[in-house]
Amino acid sequence: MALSHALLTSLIEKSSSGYDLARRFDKSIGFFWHATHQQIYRELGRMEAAGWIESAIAPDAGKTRKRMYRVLPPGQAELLRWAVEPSNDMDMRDEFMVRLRADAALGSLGLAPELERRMALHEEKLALYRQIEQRDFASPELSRAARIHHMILKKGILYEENSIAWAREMLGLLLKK
Amino acid sequence: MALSHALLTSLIEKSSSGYDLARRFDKSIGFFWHATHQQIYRELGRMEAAGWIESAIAPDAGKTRKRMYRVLPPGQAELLRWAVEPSNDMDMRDEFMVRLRADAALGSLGLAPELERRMALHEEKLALYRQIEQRDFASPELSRAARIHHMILKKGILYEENSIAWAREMLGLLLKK
DNA sequence: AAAATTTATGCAACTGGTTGCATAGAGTGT
DNA sequence: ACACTCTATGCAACCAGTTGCATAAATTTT
Repeated sequence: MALSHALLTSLIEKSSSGYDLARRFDKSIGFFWHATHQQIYRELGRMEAAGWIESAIAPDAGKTRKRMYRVLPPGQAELLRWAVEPSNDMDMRDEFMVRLRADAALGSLGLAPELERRMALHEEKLALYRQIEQRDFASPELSRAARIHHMILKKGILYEENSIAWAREMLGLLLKK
Repeated sequence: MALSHALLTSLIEKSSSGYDLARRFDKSIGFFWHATHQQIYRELGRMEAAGWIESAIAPDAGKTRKRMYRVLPPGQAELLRWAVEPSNDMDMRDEFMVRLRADAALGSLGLAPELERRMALHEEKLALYRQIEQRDFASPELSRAARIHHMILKKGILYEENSIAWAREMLGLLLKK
């Protein structure tokens, strides 16, 4: 499973609470590995039981239950072990492709508006990614870590550009005649 | 859930046995919606219980248990109903991006060989897709259904081209210095 | 003729992911 | 003071997906 390893990576970058992890996931790693807060809390519990991480009441907890998690040496060792394993290929699950094929089999179903909606979402994401790129990676002198983060972001940018170009062509086909 | 709808689409295109569906999935729809034989048999069972499909002993079954499934009107109605719903965005789960980020956090872990392996897989898939494109979509006069199938394939082609270009740049960064 | 592979189906157990609900303090607006 | 939203955590039930195993006929290889 990769969720635990994604969380370890995130926690090595910066010790955090479950809530903060969930929010950071929505941005960085979450582009390539989505997780709900429920999954994250459960996984943190398992990882603590396994001795990979430890938690303490957060310094800024006040009267809340906020806990701060940090990675222990066995957690770092586990991440190192896992990182060089052969990785599963990316899943490619796109419901819309199934819908398109249904449209091909059953006759025109009016999928154009839905395609336009998705195109708009891709445009939005692309704009967001480019904004992050400007903000974080504009400097010509970047550390190795920053250059890797930049490449991960670029993968997202390429994907969105790709999706928009494809959607434009597909839309032409759906609207024709 | 989309698996049942992917199966309905596939069965509308051509009535088949579970086994044949599993093999066809590995090719066409499976590029965007993978499923194991186990999932497929279980889902066919559910769909038959729901009255969406019916099955009979296959004409070429001999002494085997081979069954042929075909879509019933309620199944087609369900597919029509589902096809125009707003669709979930594609999941983007790529373990390798998590590994890269671990490499950025922990220092160079030697991910280059793994990246090369993945690049080779993308090259293979691209070659396969292009071969299918030549075989099935070379004609300038294609039906609406064929043009949609072509666009779905093109999405795969774009994705693979994309992945290869990105991997080449990433490899440069991993190998540098 | 025996062995191995491919075709064809399915059960059972498990793990991962989603959804709905619940709690409760902190901060903001009216 | 009251309502509302945001921060922060978690239980329980459910659904989807994976893995290991098992069966058995048909076909191909040795």
